[in-house]
Amino acid sequence: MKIEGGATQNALLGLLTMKPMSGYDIKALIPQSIGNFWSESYGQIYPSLKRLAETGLVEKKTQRQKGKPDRHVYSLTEDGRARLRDWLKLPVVAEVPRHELLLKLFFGAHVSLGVSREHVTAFMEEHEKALKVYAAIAKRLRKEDAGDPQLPFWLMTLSFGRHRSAALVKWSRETLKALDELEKNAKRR
Amino acid sequence: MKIEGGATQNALLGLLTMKPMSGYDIKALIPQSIGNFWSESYGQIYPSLKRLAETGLVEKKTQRQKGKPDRHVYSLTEDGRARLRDWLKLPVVAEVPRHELLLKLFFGAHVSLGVSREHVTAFMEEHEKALKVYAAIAKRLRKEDAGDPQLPFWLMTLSFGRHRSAALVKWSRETLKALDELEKNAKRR
DNA sequence: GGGTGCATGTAATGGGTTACATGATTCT
DNA sequence: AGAATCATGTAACCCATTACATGCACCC
Repeated sequence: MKIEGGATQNALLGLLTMKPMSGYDIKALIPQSIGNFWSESYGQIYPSLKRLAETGLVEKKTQRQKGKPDRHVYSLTEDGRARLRDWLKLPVVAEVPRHELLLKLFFGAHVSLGVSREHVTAFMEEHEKALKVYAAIAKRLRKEDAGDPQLPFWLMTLSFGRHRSAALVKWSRETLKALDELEKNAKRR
Repeated sequence: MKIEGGATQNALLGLLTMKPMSGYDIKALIPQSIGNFWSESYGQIYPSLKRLAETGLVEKKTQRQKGKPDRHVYSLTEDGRARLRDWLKLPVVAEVPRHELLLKLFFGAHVSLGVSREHVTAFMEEHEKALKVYAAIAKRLRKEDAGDPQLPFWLMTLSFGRHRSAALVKWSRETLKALDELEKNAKRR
């Protein structure tokens, strides 16, 4: 059995397990849920929901509203739930690496050391901020969603972020030190 | 000043600082250089080289060969070098996160624990293997390229990989333990 | 009067992979 | 005999972002 539609459609199915939602709702929910490791734009969400409805994986209901445009609320069907489960079981497809910071650092010898230092510093600050965000989310989740059977999985993804960001902050510090050493050596002659 | 062409063209310019190369050469060199954090396909490389030549950032020379097709060897021009430096100075553009493993783990409650365990295990093994590869490359680099002014930068990118992979292996182990705990708790009732 | 939020959607554009097409040589 | 290596390139396709288009209501 082949599963077309790729990860985007399945991400939407996953989010719709939480509650029936419109495309607008979904977009708004992402930063509070899978936002740390996944993103979707309206340009993907609306057409994808349409396709999911056409293939019977979600059901569409229109709610009329006064003043505001109609809301198109989508809810998961049994077929949709089954499709999601099938997709979850498939092995994770390896992602092609593309890390612009490392590319620039790799060629860092062609510009001044200050350039690399700035890139690394910005990167470090990003991850320091991320660490704070993760801590805040974990705290909130443990309070608000205590007992939810999904909570352990959510905490695992948060833990991933913490491990990674902590390691990358450490790397950043070491790298900044190494850049300073290079500078000293360059001046010494 | 705007720089079009994006990261791909600049990655090619960067690689061409090492030596003049054909598209084929470049593709072959990637796994031994920037392969851990960057990838390019022929479908990108050949058209990009063409465009770089049209805009005067690289120079094309054709070497005829017997039996084999002509080699089109590209070398960096002064303009190309300047362009690369300009690009290196630009802030790193933040990449949109897309991490399929975490997406699947986030929705892990919808399938059996074994599914998540398998995904995490595969991920862990990937990074354990990566750690060995990084160590081997670092050793080789320190021997073969001792004294090269670019060496420190190359080691920094390798160090990045080591820090990250080590952290992710640690996370994997903890997560597998957490999954085991969940299993025990589920059985206890 | 103007920004922000609600709410939908499409079109243009960019960026990328994969498959296809070609063809001689060399290794197994 | 058949696979792998050398070597180039294009076309079809997929996926995704951004900008555009619409329009009311509410708040300052």
